[in-house]
Amino acid sequence: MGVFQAGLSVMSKILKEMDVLRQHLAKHQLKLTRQRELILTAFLRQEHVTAETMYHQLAKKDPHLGLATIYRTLNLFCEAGIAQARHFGTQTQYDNISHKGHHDHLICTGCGTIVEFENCEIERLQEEVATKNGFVIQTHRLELYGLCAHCRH
Amino acid sequence: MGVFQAGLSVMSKILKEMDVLRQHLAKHQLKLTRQRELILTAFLRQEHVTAETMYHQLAKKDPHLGLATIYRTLNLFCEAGIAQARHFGTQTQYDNISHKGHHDHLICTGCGTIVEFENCEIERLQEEVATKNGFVIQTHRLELYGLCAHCRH
DNA sequence: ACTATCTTGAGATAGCTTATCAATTTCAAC
DNA sequence: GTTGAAATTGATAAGCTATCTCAAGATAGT
Repeated sequence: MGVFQAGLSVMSKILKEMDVLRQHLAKHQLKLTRQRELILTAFLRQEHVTAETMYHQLAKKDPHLGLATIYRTLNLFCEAGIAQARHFGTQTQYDNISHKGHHDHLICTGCGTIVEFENCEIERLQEEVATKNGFVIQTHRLELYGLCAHCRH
Repeated sequence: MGVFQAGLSVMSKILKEMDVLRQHLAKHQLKLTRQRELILTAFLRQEHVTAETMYHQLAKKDPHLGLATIYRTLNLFCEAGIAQARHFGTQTQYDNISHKGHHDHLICTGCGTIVEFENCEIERLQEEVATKNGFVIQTHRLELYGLCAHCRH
């Protein structure tokens, strides 16, 4: 049952975000293509990916899908509010923020494990700091680096 | 008087951090060179720089100072705990964390202005989140992106 | 179906950072 | 102060990620 429900939830999530994408495309006189649909459905099944990763993942489904198209499309998702880019090391990670809203990261410097979290109180304090400085926040990035329980032995 | 005191404080800061660097070098069998001294003193006078920026700044003092040396040295400072690298857009910013401890950033997406801030309450909540997930924080990064008062018109 | 417009794919290109290596400099031991 | 092993530098090549170019192809409104 859990699996069945999860399947349904993933499917409805895809339908919902496909609609978000469609609206964004319509508003900007852009077009819905086979590639954009393909990349969106694959993207929504994961928490965070790099363009390179998706390139290899999707090579099976469409061997001719170009890397440039993936970059272009992931950047498009950012503009549509479906994804969020995050510079991590030398690469750019694209985070899936569509279904769970914005989330922050707790990253283990030992094994690279990434734990996601949300904290309303922190978000509220961020707004406070921004207001105090005359800013209106559009987005933010919070990453905590440390050692997880396992890597501390 | 203010200027005189600021001058003294910058000087003592440089002496102090030079000592931190010396200790790090000794511990790792590295050597103190003219270039490392030069780059450190220039680095400590600023909040955050890119390697390219320092390259141009220091060209006046030493026209033969190579860009690679600046990258190598700034990375060395990171290992010594004097600097902290931050990937911003396509470039890497090196932040001066030696004299004021860790600080976070409020960045205007309109004009690029960077305002620094510290907020103990946020830091405390970060510790809380980490502990809850079995992590021990080593460092963190918090960046708030938005529009400053001026760019909102 | 037609057509203007957008998109794609493949490779070239750009931009930032690191690797290479011979020549030079540092520093501890003499 | 010399000496010599080891680290560092400078100049440039190479590596990587991301974007640009443009002819060929796909999309969507009419």
